[in-house]
Amino acid sequence: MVERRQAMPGANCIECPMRQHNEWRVLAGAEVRLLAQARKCRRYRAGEAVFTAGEPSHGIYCIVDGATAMRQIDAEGNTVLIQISYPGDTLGYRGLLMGERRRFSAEALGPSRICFIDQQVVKTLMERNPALALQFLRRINMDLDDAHNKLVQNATLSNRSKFVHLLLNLMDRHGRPAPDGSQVINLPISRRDMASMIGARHETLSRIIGRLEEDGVARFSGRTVCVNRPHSLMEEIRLS
Amino acid sequence: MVERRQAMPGANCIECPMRQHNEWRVLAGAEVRLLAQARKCRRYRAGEAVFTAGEPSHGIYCIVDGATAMRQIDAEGNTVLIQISYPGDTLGYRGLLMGERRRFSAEALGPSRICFIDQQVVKTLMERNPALALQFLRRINMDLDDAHNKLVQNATLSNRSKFVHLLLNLMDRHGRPAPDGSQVINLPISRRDMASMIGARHETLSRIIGRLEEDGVARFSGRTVCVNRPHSLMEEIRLS
DNA sequence: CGCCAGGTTGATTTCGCTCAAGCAATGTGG
DNA sequence: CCACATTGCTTGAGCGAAATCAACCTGGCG
Repeated sequence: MVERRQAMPGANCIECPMRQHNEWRVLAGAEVRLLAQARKCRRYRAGEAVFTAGEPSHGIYCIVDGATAMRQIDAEGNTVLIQISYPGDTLGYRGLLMGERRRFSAEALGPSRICFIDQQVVKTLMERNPALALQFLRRINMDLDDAHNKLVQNATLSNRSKFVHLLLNLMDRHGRPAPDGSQVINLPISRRDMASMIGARHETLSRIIGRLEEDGVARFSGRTVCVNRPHSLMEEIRLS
Repeated sequence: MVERRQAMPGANCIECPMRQHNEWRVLAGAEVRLLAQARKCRRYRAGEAVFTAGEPSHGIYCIVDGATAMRQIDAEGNTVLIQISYPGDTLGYRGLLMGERRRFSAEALGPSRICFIDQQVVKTLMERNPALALQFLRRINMDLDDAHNKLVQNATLSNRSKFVHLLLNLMDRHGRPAPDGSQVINLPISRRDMASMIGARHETLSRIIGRLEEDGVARFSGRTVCVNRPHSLMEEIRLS
């Protein structure tokens, strides 16, 4: 059997299936080749740090496989999970564009493969192709939208509603439909982290989960959730 | 006496004292002249809308005099005040850069003069001077930082702490030092709006204010606040 | 004058935090 | 293999903070 170079993710950018869905999609052939040869791909163990708050920004990261969490630690040591990123997402573009130090920490949520692209390479690419800068601008803009939406949510919704929102978001990414119409979710993060995402204590989240089970909307067991009637969750949001 | 054109704010951009402090500072002579002749300045009455959520973006605004509030209204009709902008600040650059509809509403907080710059002019300027786009990128980046910081605040601080933070911010802009070392603030917004900014009901804010007065930190009367010991406010934040 | 928006105040209930104990799964060193 | 600590999660009791509902006050303003 002839061995052929497959479009194995992470092998190189040219055949990377994620590239069409992220900022790199505006790059032309030669530019992609430059990117492909400059990028360094490595594996991360679950929980391993990709970068940490305060350190200088040397470049940006591009997730090939797995997932990462961005978190910030405030003065009192509370750690707040800001967002989860998935294959195709780029990380750390903010520090890069502004020449600042890292504002957050990022860590692998499970075994992951993540490429690193040096600052200089990105700068070169952006000079050759101005559309790339615009892509990152668009990206930051979307992040800002997300943040503003969360601000409004925090101001108006109850903890339960916020958690239901979070659960629906996680369902989008991690849910598999079961034959009976329910959804099975494999949670990528701990309950503490979920609690921090909705701005509540973990004990409170535990009780919220208890109430959701009482109401028969979902069953929780470790990191697997079974949402019996996904529709009723959406209902709940609509009228809250 | 010879009448001479003074550097009256709003008369034209070339002599506008704010220009050195906002995104336009990277423009060169000819570019500023283009900006100056293209911009349209008009007065707004207190409470008048500059633009409203959902309408298409035709250009950006630049505050000459006065102040504006950006607010978002969610599904249930709750209105949340996102941020206050001051002379020199630009408004509506997000919709412009992304070609989207307005996500928020903006309104004048008091009698204001605000310039309008058409989409086409901004685009022309950004093509002639790429540094301008970078300025807006920097600006969005700062906004994102603010939003993230607020998110962390919301997750960890009490309503009282959040209000003290807000009060200190307002003091920076609207405070005048009194001879006895206290600060007198002329609040630009209603208590309802302040309540929405910290994610609390207006009754709750009323009570918080009551407690602050009991504690002797400040005296509130209508829209004027007298902060007796500004230092003790900062203390309160540090240890909360 | 009545009306109204913005603000205060009170009574009551709900919600969420704190502190504390207990439990299950996992790892570790002897 | 067991004793032991550790980590993540759950549960309960008590308490304080904040939401809700409602009354009332106040200063414009037609």
